[in-house]
Amino acid sequence: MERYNAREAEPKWQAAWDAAGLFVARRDPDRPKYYVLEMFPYPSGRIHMGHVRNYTMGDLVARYKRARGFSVLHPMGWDAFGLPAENAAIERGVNPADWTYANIAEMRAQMKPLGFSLDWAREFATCDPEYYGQQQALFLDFLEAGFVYRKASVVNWDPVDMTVLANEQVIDGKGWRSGAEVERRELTQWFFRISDMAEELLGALDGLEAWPEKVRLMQANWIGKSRGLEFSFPTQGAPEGHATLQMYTTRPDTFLGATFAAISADHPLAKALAAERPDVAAFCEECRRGATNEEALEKAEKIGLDTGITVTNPFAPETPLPVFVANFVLMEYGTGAIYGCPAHDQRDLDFARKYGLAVRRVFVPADAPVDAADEYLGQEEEAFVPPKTEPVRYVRPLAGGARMTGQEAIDAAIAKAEGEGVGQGATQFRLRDWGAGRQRFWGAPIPVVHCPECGIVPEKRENLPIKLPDDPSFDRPGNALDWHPTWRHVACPRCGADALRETDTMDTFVDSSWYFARFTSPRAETPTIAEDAGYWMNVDQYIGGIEHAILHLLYSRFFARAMIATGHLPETAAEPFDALFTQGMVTHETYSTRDARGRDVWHSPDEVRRSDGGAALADGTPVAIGPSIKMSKSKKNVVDPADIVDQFGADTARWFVMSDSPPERDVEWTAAGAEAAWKHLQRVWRLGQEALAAGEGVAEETDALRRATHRAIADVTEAIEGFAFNKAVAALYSFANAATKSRAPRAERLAAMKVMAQLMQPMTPHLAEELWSALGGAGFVTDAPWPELDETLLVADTVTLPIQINGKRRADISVPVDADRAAVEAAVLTDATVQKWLDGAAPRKLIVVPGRIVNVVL
RNA sequence: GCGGGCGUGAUGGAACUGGUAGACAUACCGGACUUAAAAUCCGGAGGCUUAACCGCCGUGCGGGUUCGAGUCCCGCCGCCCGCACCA
Repeated sequence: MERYNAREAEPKWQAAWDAAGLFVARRDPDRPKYYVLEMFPYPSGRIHMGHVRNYTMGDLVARYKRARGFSVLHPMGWDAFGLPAENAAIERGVNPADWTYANIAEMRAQMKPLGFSLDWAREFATCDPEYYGQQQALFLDFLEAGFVYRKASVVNWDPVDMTVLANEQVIDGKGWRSGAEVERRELTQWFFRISDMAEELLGALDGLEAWPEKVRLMQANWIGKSRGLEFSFPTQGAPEGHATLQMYTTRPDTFLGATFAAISADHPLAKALAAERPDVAAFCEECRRGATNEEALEKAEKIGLDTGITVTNPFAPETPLPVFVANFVLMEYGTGAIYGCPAHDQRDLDFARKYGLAVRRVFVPADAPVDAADEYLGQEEEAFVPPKTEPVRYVRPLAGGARMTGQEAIDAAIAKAEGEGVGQGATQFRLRDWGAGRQRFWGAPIPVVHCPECGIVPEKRENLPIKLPDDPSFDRPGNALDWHPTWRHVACPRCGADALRETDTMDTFVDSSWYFARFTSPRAETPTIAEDAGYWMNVDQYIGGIEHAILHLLYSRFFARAMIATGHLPETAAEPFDALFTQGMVTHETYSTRDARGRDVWHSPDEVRRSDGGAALADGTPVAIGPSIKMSKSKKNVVDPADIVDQFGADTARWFVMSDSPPERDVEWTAAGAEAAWKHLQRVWRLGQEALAAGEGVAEETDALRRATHRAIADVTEAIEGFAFNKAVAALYSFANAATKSRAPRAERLAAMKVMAQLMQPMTPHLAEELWSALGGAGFVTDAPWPELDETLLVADTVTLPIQINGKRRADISVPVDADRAAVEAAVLTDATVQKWLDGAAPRKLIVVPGRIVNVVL
């Protein structure tokens, strides 16, 4: 019997599908449409197993939906702008465009042999001028509609390389290339007004029922709506223009526990003080050292400088509060000024103890002894942060009674502050505006011109795309667009005077915030075409990594709304992704040895021979086996999909990444697992051959094989619909086991194997096609409708009920499926094991859950 | 630090809405076939105890709710992801 030869079959079927145009997406008014999209890749140069897993899932869905009669759009493109290309340019002197397009060609060549049912005619890269030119048009529309503006904001600045650093490029507060201490520096930048949409973006999350709950929760927390009090306290000793200090708090019920105030180093008052006082200036400088990311700020030691200024709390005027400049207050949130309530906030408590400030209690736990209500907290005690929903005992309420929930106390405090004209209830969002510009070469140029006469002038539409120059030079630090001899020098589009082009390029998140819309009409002369966007949008199923749960998805939701407002998308596309699935990573064991200095040296899986108890290099050196973690170059625990395709074929890789682990969880790649997948595919092929060679067979086995077939149809269908591809694989294993045992007549076995080909088609399309054709199936199995389920073949006559005695399973009985409660009870009571346990007594209770379980309580 | 998630045999995992824990697979053990090996086919198996049945224990740890908890509640522990200029 001939083996299944993937190396021959796979390219053959790929060519045949291509020639038949099976995957070309067409608007078809007679069929429901289905748009399945996987997050498009960054063209790093090689595809990895994570890509294979992601695109196999999408392909499985696309193929299944086609079989179900949908007109399917399943496109692919490249998220092609970004830092790595620029780094390659700096390190190796290559042109970012050449580097990127070479990578794309390489990755496309690795992707095609996997047999994904993609409409390659729609392919584009975000660095194609045809794409980013349309993005520039969108930018101009957004500018006109007021979605874009400029303001000053803080960046990580490398003083040696004279460049802005990404957070990723800041290692322990130092620039990754220069090693210089990073500064925070203020630049005027482009922003998208996403915070204006905070309420809408938050509220609409409720409608996203086919999104993972955790993603919705993460987005909601990111948007961070809070209700609080905005108020101002009069100051003493502050410079002119700062007679009051504006503050915001989410816990106004702790007003009377305030013992200090703190402002950000970027606060106008801090800046005014710094101008006069060297100590304040020096301290503000110190606060600006280190990275800008929230994690570093939160983890950094809390430091402050007493300015000598005080503010008066109108509800406790007898003790003015000292005002500190502090490194943990963010200018971006609230008003950049807070008051500290050390008794009820651990961070404030640490700060108060460090600087010898009073710690005044406002409330105690509801069940605390009365003497715990001392005014001051003991040195050993931790801050008491109560839940908002449970009542606590207020020993120093601003308003309201002694026993309130936090929320009641907050509401009472806001009412009182408003009544006395001290402050105003206010809603705040944590969400900040989206910094849209980057001081980098390899991105879409922002299409505006700075004119000395007219100021900021949008480019003329007919000049789009504003292309990047193809001769950049990276021999000096900073943005290559700034140093280009001619590129930025243009005439003002409005007055014609000598003017300068904007050299900031767009954040790469902009590129990925609308590519899904562009796929509906990728060659159009406008960003979208109403007919196409109207037909294909929304994305019915979006699949990608959890790491994009917040930013990419939130920005895309914003963009969709802005595109509706500027006429580029239909009203119905405000939420562009109907369903979202976040898949887990592909992991692998790590292998390491130690060098002479005791440092780890990592080894790739193909350098290592794995045996029962351990692993060793080819020369016999033993290798330490580390935990299975995400495949990464630095740990060398990478398996190249191309090698797997060479060795076993695409179907083996596809089958393996769909098996075992649930799609949302990590899957561990193992050589043994890959081999097992390959063996199973061979077995399925063999089953087909055996069915073809089968003789008359045993007629009595017909029913059992039919039942197994329809059980498989039911289970695989349900598993695919529920995104439980590992269970679909398990159901197909079971079906193969049943088919192996079956001695049914030839015609029955052939029919069963045809269903096998249909059910396997979404996962292993090449094998399925080869099998289908060998069995004499008509046309392509890829083009065949999904098998029909006969539900009558799923029902059994009898059911086995487990019997528990006091909640522990002791026996089981077999009863007819339609047995009523009395019949079940009678059967239970006559069961030998039950009688043994009852020992002549009657049960205290008999719980019968029809069709599921019986519990006898003694 | 803040936000989110996960934890089940040797291993990946299954278990519908609180109802037989361990489906399916890997690795392992035994058998058939073979001069032999590979491949293939058949069978076994959570742990302890036992000749076998029986029994006891068992879903990260400690409590709780329930006739019944992997699943629900409270408190811990460990690991992973995100934190706004990586994509």
